[in-house]
Amino acid sequence: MSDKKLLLIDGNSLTYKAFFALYTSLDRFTNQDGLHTNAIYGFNRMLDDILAQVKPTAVLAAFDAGKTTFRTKMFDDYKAGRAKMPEELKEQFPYVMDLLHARGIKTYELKNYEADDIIGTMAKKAESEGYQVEIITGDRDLTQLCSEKTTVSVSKKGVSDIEAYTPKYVEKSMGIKPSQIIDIKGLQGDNSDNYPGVEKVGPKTAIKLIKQFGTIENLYQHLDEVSGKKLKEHLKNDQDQAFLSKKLATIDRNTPLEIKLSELSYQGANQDELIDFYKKMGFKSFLKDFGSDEQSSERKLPNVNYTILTEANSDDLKQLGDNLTFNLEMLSMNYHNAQQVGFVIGNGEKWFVSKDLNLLQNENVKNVLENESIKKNVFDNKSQIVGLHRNNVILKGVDFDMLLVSYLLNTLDNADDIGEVANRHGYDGVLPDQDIYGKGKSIKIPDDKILYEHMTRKALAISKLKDEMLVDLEKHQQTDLYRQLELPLSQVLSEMEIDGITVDVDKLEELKSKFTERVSELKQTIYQEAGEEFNIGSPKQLGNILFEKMGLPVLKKTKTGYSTSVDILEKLAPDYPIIDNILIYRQLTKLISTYIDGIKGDIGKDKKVHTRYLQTLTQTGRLSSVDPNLQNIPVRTEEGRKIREAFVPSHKGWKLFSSDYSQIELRVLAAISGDKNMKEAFDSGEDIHAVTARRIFELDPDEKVTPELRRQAKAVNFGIVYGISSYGLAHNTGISPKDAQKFIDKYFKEYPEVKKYTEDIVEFAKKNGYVETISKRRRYIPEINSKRFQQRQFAERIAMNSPIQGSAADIIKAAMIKMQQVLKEKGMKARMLLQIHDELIFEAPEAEIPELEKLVPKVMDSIMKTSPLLKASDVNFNVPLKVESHYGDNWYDIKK
DNA sequence: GCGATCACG
DNA sequence: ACGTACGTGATCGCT
Repeated sequence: MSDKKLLLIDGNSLTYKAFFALYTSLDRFTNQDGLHTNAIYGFNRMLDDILAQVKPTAVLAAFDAGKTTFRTKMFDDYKAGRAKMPEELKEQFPYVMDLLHARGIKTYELKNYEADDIIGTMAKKAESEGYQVEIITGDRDLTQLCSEKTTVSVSKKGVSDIEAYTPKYVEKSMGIKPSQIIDIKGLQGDNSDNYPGVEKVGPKTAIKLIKQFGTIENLYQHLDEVSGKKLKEHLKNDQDQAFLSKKLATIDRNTPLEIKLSELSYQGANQDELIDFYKKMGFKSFLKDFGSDEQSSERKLPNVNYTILTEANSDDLKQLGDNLTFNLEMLSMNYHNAQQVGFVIGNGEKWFVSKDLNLLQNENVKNVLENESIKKNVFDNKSQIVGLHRNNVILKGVDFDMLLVSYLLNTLDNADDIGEVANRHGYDGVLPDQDIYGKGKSIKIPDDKILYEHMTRKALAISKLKDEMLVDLEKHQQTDLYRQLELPLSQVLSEMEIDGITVDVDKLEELKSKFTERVSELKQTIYQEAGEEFNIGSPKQLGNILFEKMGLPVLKKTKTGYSTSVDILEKLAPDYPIIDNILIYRQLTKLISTYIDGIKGDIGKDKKVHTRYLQTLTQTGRLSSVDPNLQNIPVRTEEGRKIREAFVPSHKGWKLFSSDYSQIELRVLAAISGDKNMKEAFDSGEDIHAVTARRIFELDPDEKVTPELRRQAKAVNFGIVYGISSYGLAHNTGISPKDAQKFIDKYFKEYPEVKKYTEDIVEFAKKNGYVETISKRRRYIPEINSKRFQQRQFAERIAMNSPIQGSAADIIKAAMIKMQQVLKEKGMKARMLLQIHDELIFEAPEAEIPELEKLVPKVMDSIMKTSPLLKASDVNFNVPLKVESHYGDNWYDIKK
């Protein structure tokens, strides 16, 4: 076999394929100049795969030259009626060519010809000169070129999903020779190229006929031998079209190419040019693929000097001044139990490092860390407080938390890694932890020198970025939000996490055995009803049993198969007894695995769970809770709610106490929209959903609001908060989209300023690219100006919802800070343990309950007036906040 | 590692 | 003409 190998690339069709394969990510793929890059990116990925597989000695990429070709001369409507190429794709073609050139690949286009013809001609030449030829395309038309020496690879759906056509493959899959593909196309025509073929002849008939007669020419010579009267008639009528279509389908293999095979030899990419190109396109992942030596030799990490801290030299810490950077190095994310590797402390010039955690007990070290008036810069204050608390050090005087500031500047910069965050702020002097420690099972601490340098560089990054990030914060008018809310909150959260909440394991076990017993009964019943045993927890197997074996009607499908989600199954429940059992089975296994076994795994020796509140994750400003998540403990069903019995006070004679804001989000909406009617409803203290029902259903004053009407009004209220759409409301409430639209229209008529708010906030977002809460917390919404309808709609809902959800988050955060302060001032024993978005949970001695019942609601409902930050807001918040409180011996008993 | 499902506000 | 409500986390099965 020859060692000369020519790769021919169908540039047009592959660019098309790449564009649509990554179409859903269109808006994420833009470079710094606003150029869309999804097709360029996808094309390059394909190129990587192809070059690695084929290992060609020569390469050519062919492109179409323009709209008119010799085919349009033969047939006016050739490719007419084709959807216009999207502008976002068109703009990428010149860059795809640049990319090819940088990769050392020639591109070629020829007037009056299509890329296919260039490829066909070049393949023929190459074959005659003893080349092995490989064609890569997104277009099946080219398969006619495959031969003993030429393989045609057609890229299918994705970027790497390829089907290789050889003569054998064509024979096997279609039963014909490659040269007969044009005859097939002549008979069946081609919709996308807009030529007709013979009426009523599709792929099946065409293949049958060509198998029988070999070619179109021969077919028409023996037309009387064709079986089927109708078919014969159609063939006769469309004879001219059939011959024309065959001609159109035939690739011209003798085009006047001005380019020679000898010019196509492939030597690999021009590295510098390619790196520049990747940078211009913002292709970080491809830059990385250049291999670590490329990257690290290119990226000059700063030289750092450090001193290894000892008892003997610890006195020198006193000379560092009062603006220090500190970092306690940990190996994993959960700082409650992470292995601590060492720590670094310094002032931006002089650095001390240590692997010896005992040195944290050293008087000089401790004095610095616990001294409030020595300012400290850190990355993730909460993790540092908790980590040091494990070493009996109380960290004080933190001034700059790089993670918090980064999050406030842009919620998307939420990485938990100094290197990554520094990178996003334009500083590349430190590598991500993963590059130093590795990941997964192979995680390990490197040699001292590498470790110490890395630790020092991390601290250096923090101290280098401090000033400019604080300036940016000020530009956003977010300094108060940072200093008065988020930074103090990180302290409060650390205290709540360190306290933890006590879990009664025996109670969990008791529930588990109850649930398990019912589960095994249900399992047997379900198997009987299904007539066989299967894994009920597998949506795939369950779908097969229900919808194929038992023949239940399919109401909805997912990407991967049948949907078996609750709302779908509930619709089927009345007719099939198996459904109810499956739903109960699901519920109970969920309770066991997530809330019993799951929580059990998080309980420590102190019989407590210590969640971590993620303060820099959500896009709205809410907290989230992990390891375990204590913000989604079941409550809606009685059985699930029983889980709450296992959450108990940590001392005998203590109680759990809870206060929650009632309808805080709607109150926020009333305040920021300034809607008179909605405010009035809250001022009067009436039930907001009932008031809304009265209004949108035009009830008489003496008419009663039925539970059904209230339920519907409540759904509309929710919908408004979520950024309403009639389809969404209809889907969620079971009413028709038409009725939903009517309700929304009426709602906006009754609450006109709410309507105005939704319009204004979307306009604000379009103009500025972000929205803000009452405390100037910001969420960027780049998709708001997307050309894609669906994305834009989603962005508009986000624009409406985020200021509402986010302002509610601001309010409860302020209340938490105040609450913790008040408890301390009063010297109370009560401890704030949990926050669940609109609710705070405490534990306290029974004797303190009466005081809490007054104190907590007072702090929470007056927070708009007592918090300097909230008071300073542009929004005049003249809507009352309402708080309800309960207490009990465990979390379950905290209810009316 | 990802999609489906289901737990919460 | 498009096809959803907003914000989260944990577990499971499957590739």
